[in-house]
Order: sequence, then structure tokens, then C-alpha cells
Amino acid sequence: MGAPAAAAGATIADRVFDQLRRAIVEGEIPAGSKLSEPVLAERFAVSRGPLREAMRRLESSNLLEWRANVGARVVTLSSERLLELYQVREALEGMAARLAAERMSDGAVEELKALVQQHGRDVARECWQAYFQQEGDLDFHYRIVIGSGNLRLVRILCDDLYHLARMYRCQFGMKSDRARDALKEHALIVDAIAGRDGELAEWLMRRHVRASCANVKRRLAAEQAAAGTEASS
Amino acid sequence: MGAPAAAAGATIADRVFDQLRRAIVEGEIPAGSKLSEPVLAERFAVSRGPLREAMRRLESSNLLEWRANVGARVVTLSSERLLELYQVREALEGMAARLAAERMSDGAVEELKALVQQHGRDVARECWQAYFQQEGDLDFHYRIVIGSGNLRLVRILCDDLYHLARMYRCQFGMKSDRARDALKEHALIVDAIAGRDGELAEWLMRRHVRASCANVKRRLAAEQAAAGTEASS
DNA sequence: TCAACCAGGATTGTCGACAATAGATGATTC
DNA sequence: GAATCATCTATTGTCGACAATCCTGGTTGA
Repeated sequence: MGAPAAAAGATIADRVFDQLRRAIVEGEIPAGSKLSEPVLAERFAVSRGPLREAMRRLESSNLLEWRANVGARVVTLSSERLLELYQVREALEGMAARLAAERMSDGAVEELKALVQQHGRDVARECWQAYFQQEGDLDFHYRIVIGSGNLRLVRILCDDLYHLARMYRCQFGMKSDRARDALKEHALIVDAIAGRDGELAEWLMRRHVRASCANVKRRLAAEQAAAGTEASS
Repeated sequence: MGAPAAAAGATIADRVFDQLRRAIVEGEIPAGSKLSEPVLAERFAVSRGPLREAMRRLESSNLLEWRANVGARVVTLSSERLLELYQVREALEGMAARLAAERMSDGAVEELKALVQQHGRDVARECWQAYFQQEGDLDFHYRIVIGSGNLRLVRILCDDLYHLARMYRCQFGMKSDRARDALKEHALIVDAIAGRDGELAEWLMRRHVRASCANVKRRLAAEQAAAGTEASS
């Protein structure tokens, strides 16, 4: 699910890649901080070779920024970049929904329906809320992207962007106060996909992503304002 | 323009990255072929360390496929993958056009207009045709993506997808028999951007990409058919 | 004859050491 | 006292060698 594991016949570089990514995404290594190769090599008990390979891959995933002869830093999160991320997601997930409506197998559509119903029960019970619901949300989006049958789309979204999105969630501490609305939107999207209406599915998905984005914007603005009054008091 | 150069204070791995990418994109190293680290290290006169780093980056750019303990292969081009690429481009470049219409500076819009007019003159003269026009096409799309002001979009399209697109062009030997139509579509897109009509710009850009895709599909089908008769004759 | 098994060779993965570069520290000069 | 420059240290970039793994071909057994 959370896709942590390095594959079976994995190499050291693979393992370090996973571990380091987790540490960065979850904020254990703070955003913007410098990564020292000797330090990390010791921490993971590997030599610098595999470590550098892992870091290079993290760089390609847009989690690290590399400067020649200087070193690597964890990317700094900013609200601008977060909004950029939402714009890209809107475009790509919209396309994914359209394709999924056209090509997803009937079985997969049924599973998707079941998933949304399960989420509905979870939200109604209002118990596991926040974090768990978040994972559920990701699961929903994952399935549609995979259902698109477009491997390049899957790569871009699942291998790169979703990790970044998770990083923002972890570090900006976003709990989902939008679960109820989001769930409704999910249900509509599933209906469109089940009805094989690609155009509608895309439109709904794009609106859904924009709504998430607007919610985040609102929260950021509120935070900003709170910080402002705090500073001036 | 073609963005070949490794930056000034570049490292060996950077240089090898650029050279190797060029060799792969232009088909000097054939698609699907295996890359031997010792052989390549000798060819570029570097040790395997920087070479492996370059290869890892090529892998992240989706130009290589890596299997642990086995080695790296150049990706194999297929028509399915090409169509996938067009779908992703449609989504992303559509979004780019929308954002460009909203945020591109007036100066940049003027330059874009001038570019399209220049292309118009080139096509009318019908001299440099094919290759040059192709580069011109890429230039047009580049500018719009950059004009979107969305750095993540720029990265995905310019750093990865466009190289792949160029690889298909080089190796499927696609000459542009669509220059005239494409040019008209470009002109419409520029008008929409200049009119700050984001929705229209997106719609036009998506249609433009779909038209390119349809053209490629037609050609592939024709090739397929030709190969079929050839085989049965 | 065919399948499974077992070296042999070659390639990839990993490591530690050396070279080159950037940034910091302190001395010198205006 | 501040700015500049030289030196010095720590980090990164690169290399060659060793260890682990996979593919190939031949061999043996049923």
C-alpha cells in the first residue's frame, strides 16, 4: 500500500534510497537541511558509493537539490511550490480519470466503488479520521491513475509527485477537515468512470483537485494571518 | 537552444550524462540495446563511478531501464508508449498554455508572436523545412511551458519528456508534413495567450497535441500496412 | 534425447583511498 | 577597524580493486 519496500533482490543503494526517502518525506531529516555524505554513510552503515546513487535518484525525484562540489540539500517546501504541484496534479489526474473511464476493467471499477463505500462508512463512524483517511484518499487516487493504463502517467504521479505530496502533508501538518466533501466528490468521479463518461470524469477530477488546492490555500492564508497578528502583538 | 551543454563548473558525470543522452536520443546507441559499463567507461574515457551516476540519471529520465545485477538497457520504443507520451503532453501542455495565458509577461508574448511569424515565413519559403521546422516547433512549445511559470511543469516537460519526444522523432524518422497545419494552430494558440484567455489557450493546445498524435497514428498505421503487404508479397 | 546441474567467465555492486574543489580561518594591509 | 588575501581544512568528485551475482556452455544423469 504505502509502497515502502525495496524489492526482494534489492541492492544496498535501493535500500538506502527507500530509507532516505522515508526520512525526508516524514521530516525526520528537515526540509532545507544539508546532507553530508560522510555522516549519512555512517548512519546507514554503507560506503559513499551506494549512498551517492541513492541520493542521485532522490534528486531526480525532486526531493534533493544538488550543487556540484558543494553538496545536496533537502528541497525547501514553499507554498508556491505546493500550488505548482496541485496544478500539475490537476492536469495529470484529470487525464488519468478520463482514460480510466475509457479503459478501466469492470472488475477494477467495482473495486473502486467498494473502496469509496468503505471510506464512506469510515467517515460516518468518524473514528480513524485524519491520517487514516488521508491514506485512503491516496489509495483512491492511486487506483485511478493505475486504471488509466498509461505507464508514463503512473510513473510521474506515483513514483515522484505523490511522495512530494506526502512530504507536504507530513510537514505542513495537514489534517483532513475536508473528508466529507472529498468523499462526495470521489463518489461522483466513480460514477462517471462507471458510466464510461471520460469527459465528465476528467472535469470532476480536475474540480476535485482544485477544491483540495483551494482548501490548502485557505489554510495557508489563515496561518499567515495568525502568524501576522502574533508577530504584531 | 537545443540545450546540450553541461553547465560551466560541470563535473565529469554531467558531461557523460549529456553525451550519453545525446547518443541515445539520436539513435547512435540503438534503442533496446544493452549498455556495458566497462565498454562505455572506455568510450568516454572515465571510470565507472561517474558513468554509473550518469546512467542512473538517464534511468530517472526514462531513457534507460535498469535491472539489478544485470545491467541497463536503452528503453525500447513502441507505438503504445508514444501514444502514452502524447496523452501526458496533452494534459501538461494544455495546463501550461492556460497558465501562460494568465501569467506570461507582455514582452514574452510579443516574442512568441514574432517567433510564430518567423516560422510562417520559413514555411512559406519552404526551404529549411523538416528538421529545422521541427526544432522551431519544439522552441514554440518550450517557450509556452516556461511562460507558464510553473517550475515543476518545466522540469517534467523540458528535462524529461521532450528528450523522449525527440528520441521518437529521430528514430521513427518523422519528418513534418504537417508544418502548415501546425503553424496555423500555433498562431491560434498565441492569439489566445495574447488575449489572456486561459481556457481557450488550453483547449487549443490540447487539440493541437491531439492533432499531432493523430497524425503520428495515421503514419504508424500506414507503415504497418506497408510492412504487411511487403511481408505477404 | 532431453532435462537438470555445475563450473567458468564476465559483468555488476561495493568499498576504501586519492585528487580537486569550496568554504572557513586567520593574517596582513590600507 | 574593515577589507582583502593566503592558507588550511573538510567535503565532494574520481578512481582502481575486490566481492557478489548472473549468464553461458558443457557435462552428466535419467
